[in-house]
Formats: sequence, C-alpha cells, structure tokens
Amino acid sequence: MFEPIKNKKIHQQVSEEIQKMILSGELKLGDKLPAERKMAEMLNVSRTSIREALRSLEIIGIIESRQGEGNFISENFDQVGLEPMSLIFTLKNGKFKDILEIRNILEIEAAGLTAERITEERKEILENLLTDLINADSEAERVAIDKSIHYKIAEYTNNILIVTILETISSLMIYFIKDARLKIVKNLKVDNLLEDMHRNIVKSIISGNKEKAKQAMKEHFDNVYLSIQDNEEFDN
Amino acid sequence: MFEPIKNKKIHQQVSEEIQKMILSGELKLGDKLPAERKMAEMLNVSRTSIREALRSLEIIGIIESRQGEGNFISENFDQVGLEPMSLIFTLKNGKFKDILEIRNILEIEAAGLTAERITEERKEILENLLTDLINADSEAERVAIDKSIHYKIAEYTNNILIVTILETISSLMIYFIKDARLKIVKNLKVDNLLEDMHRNIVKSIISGNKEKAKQAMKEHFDNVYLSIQDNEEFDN
DNA sequence: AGAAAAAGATTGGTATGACCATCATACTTC
DNA sequence: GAAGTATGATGGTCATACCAATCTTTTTCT
Repeated sequence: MFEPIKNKKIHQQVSEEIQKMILSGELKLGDKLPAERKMAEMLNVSRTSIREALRSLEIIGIIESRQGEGNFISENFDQVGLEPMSLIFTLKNGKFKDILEIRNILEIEAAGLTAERITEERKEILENLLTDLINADSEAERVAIDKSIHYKIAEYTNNILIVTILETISSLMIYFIKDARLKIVKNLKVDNLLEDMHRNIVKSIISGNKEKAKQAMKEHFDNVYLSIQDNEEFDN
Repeated sequence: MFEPIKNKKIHQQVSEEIQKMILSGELKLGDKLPAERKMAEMLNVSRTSIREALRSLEIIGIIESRQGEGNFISENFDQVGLEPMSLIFTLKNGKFKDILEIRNILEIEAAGLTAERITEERKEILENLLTDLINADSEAERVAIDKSIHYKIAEYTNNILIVTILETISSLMIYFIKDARLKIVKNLKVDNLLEDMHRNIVKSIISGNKEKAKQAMKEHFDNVYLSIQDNEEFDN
C-alpha cells in the first residue's frame, strides 16, 4: 500500500530534533541550547518556528527560557505533567475519589518496595523525619514534614516513574482542593493519629518487612479516608 | 512582606486564559476556538503570542490545530502525556525495570477494582474479547486483542487516572522497546500461556472476586517477567 | 589597584505585516 | 442537478523591527 505522505509542521520537526538530541544524550540536564537566532540559522527556518517548538517543550517542563540568558534543559522536573493532567482530568470528568484511589495504591506499594530496598543511610533519614514530625509545633510544619516523609518513601523505591507519577497526582490533589494536605493533617491531629501512623510506617519500613510496611501505609490511608469522609469539600 | 510582582509572559497568560475557560466548562470537548487573528484582537496581543500559547496547549494534547479550519479542543486524549514522560524518563536515567514495575502494580490493582465494579454488559465484552483471543490466528491479531483486554480492564475501573497513566506507561514501554508487546506475546505463545492466563484473569474478574482477579493478573505478569528474563533487550 | 558605574553586546519576548497552504463555502457553468 | 471554479476564512511560515533582561566589557572615579 501507499505510505501516508508526511506533512509535519516545521515547529514540530524542530521540537523532535531537540528531543532527539535529548534522548541521544547530546543534551543533558542544565545544558544551554544555542541561541534562538542561531538555531534558526542552523536549521534554516524562521525564528518563529524555533520559538513555537521551544514553547511546546517549555510547557511540558523540558526546557526553561530565561530572558537575556538563554534556553536551558530543565534541572527540576518533579512537578512536570501537572498542567496536562489537570486539564485532561477535568475534561474527562474525573472525580476526586479517583485521585485518592490511585494515590493510595501507589503509596502503599511504594512503602512495600522501599521496605525491601531500604539502606542504613536512608533509615536514618526517615527516622530523623519521624522525630521532626513528633517535635513539630505548628501545623504548617507538620504538613511539610508529612509531605517529606511520603516523598522520601517514594524516592527510596528507586523507581523514578513512581516518584514522578505520585508527585503529579499530589499536585493534582492540591489543585482541586486547596490545602488538602493541611486539612487532612488537622483532622488527624486528634489523638495523635498522624504521628502514630507515621511511626508505624517508618518503623515497618526500617524493619524491612514489605507486607508490614504496606499494611501500615494502608491503615494510614484508611484513617485519612475516614477523616475526610464527612467533609463535603472532598465530595466532588 | 511584599507580594512578588507578577511578570508572566504574554503567551503564558493567554494559555492560562484558555485553560481557565476549559476548567470552567466554557470550552468543551470538540469545541472550536475563535480564529487566531480574532483572539489576538480580543485579548489585545499579537498573533505571535496567541500562537505560542496554542502550540504549548497543542503538544500536551489539549487542542488540535487544523489548517484552514481552526483550533479545536481535542476529543481524544488517551495517549496524552507520553512526550513529556519519555523525555523525563530518559533524562533521569530511568530503567526499563521501572516501567514494568509500575505497570504490574497498576494492572494488578486495576484487575481488582474492575472485579469489584464489573457490570453484566461489560462481562460480555470481556468474554467476547477472550473468545477472540483464543480464535486469533495471527500474532499481530493476538497482540491487538491482548492490548484491548488490558485496556478494557483499566477502563472498567471507572478511574480515568488509571486509564491515562497506564496508557502513558504502555506507550513508554513501546517507545523503549519496539514491538515489546509482540515479543512478549510470542514468548507466551508456547504452551498457550497467553490464552490460559487471560482466561484466568477474565473469569476471575467476571466472578467479581477481587483477590482472585488480582492474583490472576499477578500470575500473568510473573509469566511475562519470566519470559523476558533471558532477553538481553529488556535488560535496561 | 580596586570598586563602582556606564556602555555595549547578547539573548529572549512581543508586535507587525506579508505571503503561502489548506479547507469550507458560495457561485457559476454545463 | 452535478461538476467545476472562484472566493474567503483560517492556520503555517517568514522577515524584520524593537523592547526587556542579562551578561560582558569598558570606563570612570576614589
């Protein structure tokens, strides 16, 4: 049969060209790209097309444009993907429940994986965070530490996809419910549930017991779920 | 303290304006946006800025530009998010193992959720797919049906996030290992493992037994994992 | 000599205007 | 009525100009 005639737009081709250089390793984190005028000359296209390509790469977080300096490959991407996700989520009528559901799944599994792969050095870091949490004297602080603990657990799975996806989902949650984390932490403050639960999680991860770690994380989320059940704001 | 002075770029503001209209429901799937020249006039900015905003929304899959027709809110998004993911994955030195790991997690949980939520109508669809798989007489066909089954299971969780993320991850897998699915299917062809496993999965989902469904899916992936273990191509 | 200030060069950000390519529509023409 | 044709709308690309922020070099002052 005939092959479909390709009619790719210039800016798209330019974008792909840059992506290729990234995928091939030619461009690395933090690298500076050639100046726009230079690139336009090199690829023999207008600066307009170069810029349209850069814009598309910018919004997905791959590059950063700094006026007067240049275009750079981003160093920081933990929160990449939020923009598209939140829009798609809205357009497809996603429910808040969906966010919680997948977050629970991933956090529970992450706890299990981290328990299997934990190192001495990392055990110490987690324990320090736990101590900080117990000694925290403001809710803002507790929220920050709570977030750190969960982030570290995800990071210690050694699976970059889990980290990226969980970050995206967390951002998505915040996007839909402002200060969601703070509200949850407030509710759990009663009876020191927050501290107890996290002590449980950290201890079981440190013990290296996968199933115990998953169970502890599950219980934590069960509590979270109970604590927000009555809050109409989370209803969606 | 002083508030940070906002210095947002025009194209970014335009992009946000459009996003707002989407989030507020003013723009819906398939809707046509005003013409670029018209929007430029309305927002009192140059067409350049409008276009840069549109480009960024286009690459993340939110809108579609059709020359001679106009710009539209996309109808189809299942594969959205791949572009950014694959680049980030590469830049962060992600391993192929990471892809399999999170895919297994999500597919297994998806099977469980679907088992809980299955309806009569959907049972029939799954059973038909199973029959098709058994009667398929080419590997290309088997690959396609295999893919359909997994997609349907994800879809039937009723959780749009699970669908979107699994689609992204699957695409990511294909991106790194061309014809990954075909190679896996080929290996499983021996002893009719593919059919047996899928029969197991579908049957247990239809029975509504969550744990059985998860177990069946887990066994399937254990087999997949075994079948590719010796293949150096999947090493990283 | 050293620091501060000024000037110049580089680079991204925005605006215009022009022209091309594609598609939808209305209008002949037969 | 059907086919072909012109017209207009719309996105795609380009060239140029100028603004704004940053970096680099030079000058100036103490």
